[in-house]
Order: sequence, then structure tokens, then C-alpha cells
Amino acid sequence: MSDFITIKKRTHYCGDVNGAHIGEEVVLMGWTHRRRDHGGVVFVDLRDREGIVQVVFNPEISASCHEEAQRIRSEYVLAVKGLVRRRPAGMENPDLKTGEIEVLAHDLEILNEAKTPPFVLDGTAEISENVRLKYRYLDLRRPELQKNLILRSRVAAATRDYLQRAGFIEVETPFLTKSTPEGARDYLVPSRVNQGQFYALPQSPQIFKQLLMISGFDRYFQIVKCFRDEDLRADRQPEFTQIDVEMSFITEEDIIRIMEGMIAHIFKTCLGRELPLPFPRISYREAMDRFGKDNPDLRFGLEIRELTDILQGSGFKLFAEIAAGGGVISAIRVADGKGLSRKDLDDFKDYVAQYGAGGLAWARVVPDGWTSPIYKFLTPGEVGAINERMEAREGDVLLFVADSPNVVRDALGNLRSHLAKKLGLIAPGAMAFTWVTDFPLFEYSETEKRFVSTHHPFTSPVLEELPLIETDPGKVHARAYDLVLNGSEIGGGSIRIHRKDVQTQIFKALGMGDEEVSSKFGFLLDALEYGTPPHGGIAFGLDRLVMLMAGAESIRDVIAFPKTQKATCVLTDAPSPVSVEQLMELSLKIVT
RNA sequence: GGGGUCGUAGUUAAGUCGGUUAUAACGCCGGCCUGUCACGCCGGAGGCCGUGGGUUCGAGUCCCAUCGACCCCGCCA
Repeated sequence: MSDFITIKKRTHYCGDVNGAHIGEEVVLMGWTHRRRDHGGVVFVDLRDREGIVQVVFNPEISASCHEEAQRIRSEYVLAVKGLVRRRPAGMENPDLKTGEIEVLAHDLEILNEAKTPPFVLDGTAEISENVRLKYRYLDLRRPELQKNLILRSRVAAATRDYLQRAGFIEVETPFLTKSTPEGARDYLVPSRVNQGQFYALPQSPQIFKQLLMISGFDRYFQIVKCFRDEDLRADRQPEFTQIDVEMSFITEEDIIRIMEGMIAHIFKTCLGRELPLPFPRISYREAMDRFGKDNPDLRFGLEIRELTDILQGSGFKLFAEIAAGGGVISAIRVADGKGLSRKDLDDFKDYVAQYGAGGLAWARVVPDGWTSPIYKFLTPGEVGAINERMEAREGDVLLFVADSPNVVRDALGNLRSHLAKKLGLIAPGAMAFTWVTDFPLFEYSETEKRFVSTHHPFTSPVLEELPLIETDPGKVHARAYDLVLNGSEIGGGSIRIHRKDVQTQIFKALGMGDEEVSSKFGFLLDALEYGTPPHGGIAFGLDRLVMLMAGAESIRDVIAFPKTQKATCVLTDAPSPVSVEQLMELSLKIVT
């Protein structure tokens, strides 16, 4: 139509027009969400990031606009000038934020046409991930994803706001940095200037933030990308974002208090939700015993109880043998488990099998004992003792796993969550936070045949336990803490080692030789000698936090351009081969 | 590295025991329609059944391989 767009500016977002604008002339720009052509009158739902408003093209208002409006198709980009008016009585649409009004168009410019999109953007159909990712720019037009990314932006803003007020200084650290042993596989970047040598993308800015403490910044934070070349999961991407925090002259209590405040501030600002503080705390040991995991989901019960002492001398040979071989027998109780079918119980057996459990025994508690394949092997005393420990009542179902301690924890820990979902035990919208504390400093790695850090090698041990490092490293505790939300680890941190002698001792305990230590971490050990303050910190997974806040099923739904499970980008087709010239410049050769 | 689910029209799905022309809904195209809002009505187009091989008189369907998406184990200080 006219080129009014070049003279007129947009006056409002589509979703922002409301009853207060009745009688005003507005200029709107946006995408055609849907068109309803009644022959005489044409309705267009115009959409932008703030929402949808109905635009009416009536030939009695503008015959030329009405004619032009016939051309409009889905996702055409429009500029519309028109009069905001109250909808005729009975024509209001309560499903729309703008449903009280409509815009009577008297000028229209089609700013751009659009091919028919490969999927409808109204969110009514479940589109396959493949198609969504290939047309990510269209998927991102969907209000649901826009909402997630807007929430993400607000979370980041609330974080900065809180931390700036609390005296934290945002400092950027390098992405092109040094590959270090321990931890995840590094993403490597070849150096052209230094042929045959490589940078690594940071798995976290860990060492840099400690150096900033040595530099005296006292309180540092950064919202920063981290990179780990490991396999993906529904809540794991190879590049992800951390809220990274470090403080000097503090203790665990200071960090926990300030960070609880930050999380509460984020929830208040972004979701309007008050979180009760302080968050509960649970020791690593207790979390493992009661929930089988160091990231326990506290939204439901189904706690694990160990029965080894009752069953070690049992007439049920399998149990007795497992107990004699250092294994354990544990169970969880499903209250009122009548709804669980025989098939369900079989499915649970398959479910725990993936965690290495050889079997799953079950028992239904009935008035005169149990209905159970193992009932005949047990004495009434054993059954009674188990019922008592499990607090079992008639109608309950008990689920037993007997195996090595690790397998039993894994199997029952995961079965808990599986059951809770299946039985609908999780209250919608529940947010169960807990700190997990008193981690072991080391864990023994069967694959590497040595002790590895539970958190990372810079975590301070509990100093009184330091002597145990030589004799019984598995017994030493770390000054570390994780924050868990709904069974997801959303943050973790520790008080760091600020003494060179302690740091050296830890590297040694991890099996690193002097030469390796000095080539990989020499700069850190040097720095520790120049007046390092006691310090500690924490890092939160921003993606996971937003995912949980948004109620998203996948981390991909809170990342604008995520990778597929094979770590590729379907949209850009990355990664991809490079030219021989590029390789030569880097003195690289593809050998496979 | 391993286990599983899936792949049929643009999209989402159905497709029986291997058998004639592969269905439906939405979307798309054309027509009609002045109050719809997942508008309605009439008509129409649209398919390398992921790909390659095999079995068979005959394969969307059975077998093998392969590619891709997703979920999980391992891995992720």
C-alpha cells in the first residue's frame, strides 16, 4: 500500500495494546499468526514477542487494505496502522491478553512475504526435534520458547543485579586457555602462531577466579560459557553457562548464606515466588543412605532403608551370599501399592537392570504376611523385622535390591524417581532445594585405578583430616557443598586450597608426578606463594536453573541454538570439514 | 563404546497375516462467506514409506546394513 512505514514508527508491541489505548491510532509490526478471511471482513492475528492482537480489515474502512489483506498468508511480516477499539459486545476473546480490544486497520504494508512454514507455530502439534532444530529460527518464534529465553534473560539480569549490589565485580576470563588434566575431556583449539600447540576451551574458569582472589578482587562473578567434550543428556550440553562466583576471607557459611539470598532473589524477581530460607542441608553420607544419590530429589518420600543386618543370615541363599560377599540388601516401600501390577513389577526389574542390578525382589504386605516370591525363604521373625524397619502396612509394596553397595544405591536411587513420576507423587510446581555437604575429598576410580577428586583438585580438605591423605585418602572430607533442586545439581562449590604445601600434597595424592604438576599447574603453585587469601566459591548451572524454573523438559528448550545429542548443529551443519589450506596453516593433518 | 524408542504427504499420526489405487487430521492451493478467533462450507493438489542391500511371484510391512532424532548406561573434576 503506502510507504507509511518509512515515515511512521511502530508505536506499540502487539501484545501490549489494551483497553487503555481505545480510541488511539497505533502502528503495529509483527508476524501473521493466523488469518481468518470471511470474504467481507478479514481478521489477522498479528504476533510479536509480547503477544497477539487481532487486526480487522473491513472494506468499509479501507477497500484497498481489505483487498491487500487477501494476499496475507501465515508468517507474512506486516505493518499496520489502525484505530484501537473495544470489541463488539460478546466478541471479546478471554484467551488473549489483548482480547478486550481489536485494531481496525486503515493502512497496511506487507513488509515481507514468507514461505509456508514447515510446521504451525501455534504449539498445538508436537513437532519432532529434528525439524524444530533445522528451523530453529521458526521454532524460536513460538511463544513458549520466547517465554523461556525471556525468563533466561531476566534470571541473568537478576543475578547481575544481586551480585553487583553485594559488591561482586564481574571479570571476564579467557576462552583460549590451557588444557589441564583431571575432569572432563577438553575442546581443543589449534594455535596457528605456535604450530603443533593447542589451547583448550575452559571447562570452567576455576583457576582464573582463584587467581583473581590472589589479585585482591575479593568478590568476583561472571556469567560465562564453559565447554566439556562429553556425551550429551537431556540436561547436558557441550557448551553451557555458569554463574561463577568466588570470594575471599569467607567460610562455607558465608557463601551458602549469600548464594541462598541470590537464588531467592532470582525466584522472587523472575517468578514472583518466595523461597523459604535457609534451605535444608543434608550430608553426602545421609543423602546416599536415604536417597541413593548425592543429588537427592526431596519432593517425595520413598526413602531407601538398608536391611542387610536383618537378612545376612537369611535362609534365602541369594541374600545371604550377597551379604557375605560385602554386598548390601536395601528396599523402598511404596505406600498403598495395590495399583502396581505384576507387569509394573517386571518393568521395575528391567529398569534397575540398567544400573547393574541383577534382580528386583518384591513383596505385597497382606494381613497374614506377604505375597512374594521370596516369602517362603524367610522366617516370620525376618518378615516382622523388615516390616518394622520399613514401617510397612497392609497394602504396601516393598521393593528389594541386593547387590554391591554402589549398585544398590544406584538402582534404588533411580527407581525412587521413576516410581515417583509413575505414581504421580510429585506435586506440580514443587521446588525442593537442599544443600549437600560433607563430601569425600576423593573417590576411587575403578577405571583409572586411582583416587580422583570428587569435586576438583583445588578443593580444600578438612584440615584436621589432612594426615589421612597419606594413609586413608577415602576418609578425608572436602570443604565442598552442592545445591540440589528437585534432584538436579544446580550448583556446586568449595573452599579452595590457599596454601602451596597443601595443594602440592593433593596433586601428589592424585598420582601426579612433580614434572606434570609443574608443567600443568606450576603457575598456580607460584601464585599461591605470593600472599593468597583464604577463599572459596561456587558455580551454578544457569541452563539447568532456568530449565527447572521454566518447567522445561530439556535443556535445549532454554538454549537459543542448542546441539543435538551427537553434538552437532542441524541448523548450521557444524561441525564440518575445513579446507586443506586451513589445515596446512595450522600444520594439522587428518589421520583417520 | 553399549542398551532402548522412533523415522510413512509440509506437519502429526494410522496402515491388520506380506497382496489390487498407501489412509486420516491439520497445513497448503482454488472458490464461497461481514464478527471470526484452532472461523465455517465446497472443491483440489500433495508420497523415493530415511537410505542401501536381501528374502519373496509380490515388501511401508520380514531380514541385514547404514544414516538421522530422542531417552538411558558408561562418561560428565
